[in-house]
Amino acid sequence: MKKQITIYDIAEKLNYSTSTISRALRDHHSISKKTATLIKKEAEIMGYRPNTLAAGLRKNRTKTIGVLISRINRPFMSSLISGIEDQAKKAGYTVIIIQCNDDYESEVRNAKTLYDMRISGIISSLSMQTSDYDHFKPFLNRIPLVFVDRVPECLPSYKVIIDNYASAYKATSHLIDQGCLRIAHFAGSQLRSIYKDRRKGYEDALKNAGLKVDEELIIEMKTLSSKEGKKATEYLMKMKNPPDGLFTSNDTVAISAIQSIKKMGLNVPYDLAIIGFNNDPVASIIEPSLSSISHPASKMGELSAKCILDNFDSVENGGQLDQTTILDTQLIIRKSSSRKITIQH
Amino acid sequence: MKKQITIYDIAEKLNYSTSTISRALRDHHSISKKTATLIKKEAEIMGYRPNTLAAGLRKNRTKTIGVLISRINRPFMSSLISGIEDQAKKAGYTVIIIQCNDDYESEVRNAKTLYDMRISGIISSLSMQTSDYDHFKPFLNRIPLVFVDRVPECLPSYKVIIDNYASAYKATSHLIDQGCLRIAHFAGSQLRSIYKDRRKGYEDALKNAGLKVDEELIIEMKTLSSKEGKKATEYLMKMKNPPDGLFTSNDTVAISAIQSIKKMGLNVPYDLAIIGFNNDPVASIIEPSLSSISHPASKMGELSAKCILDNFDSVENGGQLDQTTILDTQLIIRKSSSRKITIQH
DNA sequence: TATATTTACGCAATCGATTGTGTAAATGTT
DNA sequence: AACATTTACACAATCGATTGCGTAAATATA
Repeated sequence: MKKQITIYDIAEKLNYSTSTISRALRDHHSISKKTATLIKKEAEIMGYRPNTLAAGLRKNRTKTIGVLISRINRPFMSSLISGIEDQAKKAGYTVIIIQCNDDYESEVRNAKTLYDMRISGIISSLSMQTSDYDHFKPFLNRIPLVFVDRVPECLPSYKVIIDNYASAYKATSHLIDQGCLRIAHFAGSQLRSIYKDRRKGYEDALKNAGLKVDEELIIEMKTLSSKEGKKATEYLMKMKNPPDGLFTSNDTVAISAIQSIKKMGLNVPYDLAIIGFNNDPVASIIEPSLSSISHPASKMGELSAKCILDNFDSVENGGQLDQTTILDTQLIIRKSSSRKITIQH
Repeated sequence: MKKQITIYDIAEKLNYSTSTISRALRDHHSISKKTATLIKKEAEIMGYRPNTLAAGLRKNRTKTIGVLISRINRPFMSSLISGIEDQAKKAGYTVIIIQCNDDYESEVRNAKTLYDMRISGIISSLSMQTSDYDHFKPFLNRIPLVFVDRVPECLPSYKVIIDNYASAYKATSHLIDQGCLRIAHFAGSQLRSIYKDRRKGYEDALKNAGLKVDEELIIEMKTLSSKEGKKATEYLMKMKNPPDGLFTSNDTVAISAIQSIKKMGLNVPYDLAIIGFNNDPVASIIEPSLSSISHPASKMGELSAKCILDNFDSVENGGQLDQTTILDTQLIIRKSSSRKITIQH
């Protein structure tokens, strides 16, 4: 293995001390321009590359932001990450992504890994079933901790979410507008406030419209996967008194609902009007196209990263982050819920 | 900021030397079971967490695998990463994902970042336009370097690819079987062998079937995005003598082709039979469902990771990795290319 | 001219874990 | 019983970069 060039090698070659080399490379004011230029040039020639481990160890910060999420293969997560990366890059920070496949044990393990790596800040979106937040405690009062979308209910930290309640209310009201009288709901784990809020918004919209909430029409799902969506749709439509509308907590299950309905020889939106959540790209590809709620995912990522970047010092000095930013969403109406009028797409 | 517990703290508390603590924590044989248990218990109680920076600096290996790819938001990439993570986790390695958005400059920058972090191995899939591989040279003879899918043509490294030529040949032959006589092709950057091979397979399939290769029907795209797909499809179908078949280098452009054709009031597969590449989940959602070529993406990830894990020592001792593993693909026939018979899905 | 300030750089400790070498006691072998 | 081996642990150097403090010269200020 080839030897790695260190500042010691440069120091020896140029007859300077390592402190001068170190300072020259990061433009410390006490090094003259001339010397700095000379040193940088030589470093380049010798193929010097800083050892971030050594620097991190000494400085106790790594210029690294850890992102701990359930899965990267969701359009929402991809956009979120893009937003984070944009901001991080500007500040010279590296983003490390670790997914835990919506598994609590994995989340705990990965949180430890990130801690052990001495990341400078952490952004997380909780797994479906996480109900204990001890694994995040070591970060408190040490580095900025931000939660996005799937946030805990009590841990003192910065939180970026969308207005789930209002979104669900909007979506459900839209279905009511379209003439739906028995509206079903595919809910997510009620451990996660986003899904609880969506359910609440749905229920309140029904109540305020004078419709009654039928528990039979609310199906709570573990993972909100296609499989679950298919099963639930078939179950619903085989009821004596099947629903005529459906509001789902994500697009994945909404898509599988559309496919199931079609396979059953029924019509969307006339037999079942459907609206999803997230506005995944596939929403405009399926037929009929899927109405949905769109997130400002990338913006959420940007805000999260900005918060991290702005609060290193504050947290280090004992400051507590405890604030929630709530962003608006948009109701995207497509064919799957349009009984009355024909709209865009 | 709370103080971090180090092995020094444990050593002091238990009246052992740091070497004993260090060895006890990693079950070194020269520490008695009794002492080791005692130390581990105390470490747990004190909330000790190893500092990977310090260990990495000293040992010059970080138990970290870097993944440098264009984008994570592609189904293929997600599966690839899952495969990598599965293997890495088993070996106690952490996976760091960095995306460069198909941008060469970004790829260079991120390669440096990974190098500076002293990762133990690197898995990469090249950006579209990368034509110079100098940024990978620092890894040669230092840590295992593996390329997947979009691999360079000459850099000595381990490579995991699919048989692109055969896949394209299969896909094109299938279109010919379906009665297509003028088959178009959406090609990717010819800098990438995967796209070059796909084009070659397409051309040879035509030739061997006695059809002539019409350069006008081959459209090379920069990013293989929906936008490009739409534009190209419209261009093709407005020709005096439009094609009746289309083989695309990815599913994204195939999907946009289907959408464009439909919007033009034409029929898939009868006016244009289409087959894509990658077998993205959306292929079975769009209507008509999209025929495609399926990759063993997850398996490719596993193989890549295994290669990394198996070759740390070999590379460190000057060994060169220079081997290519070629995996088979599957032709998935759906409606977008089925003129004669009705098939699955 | 005497003093203050700035410029330019070196010395040496430090971050936390690892590990080769050394030592003393305990145990095993013949 | 004499020697070899194993067990159990400590000492101190090491990985590479950073940084507080110190010093000497150059420049500015009074």
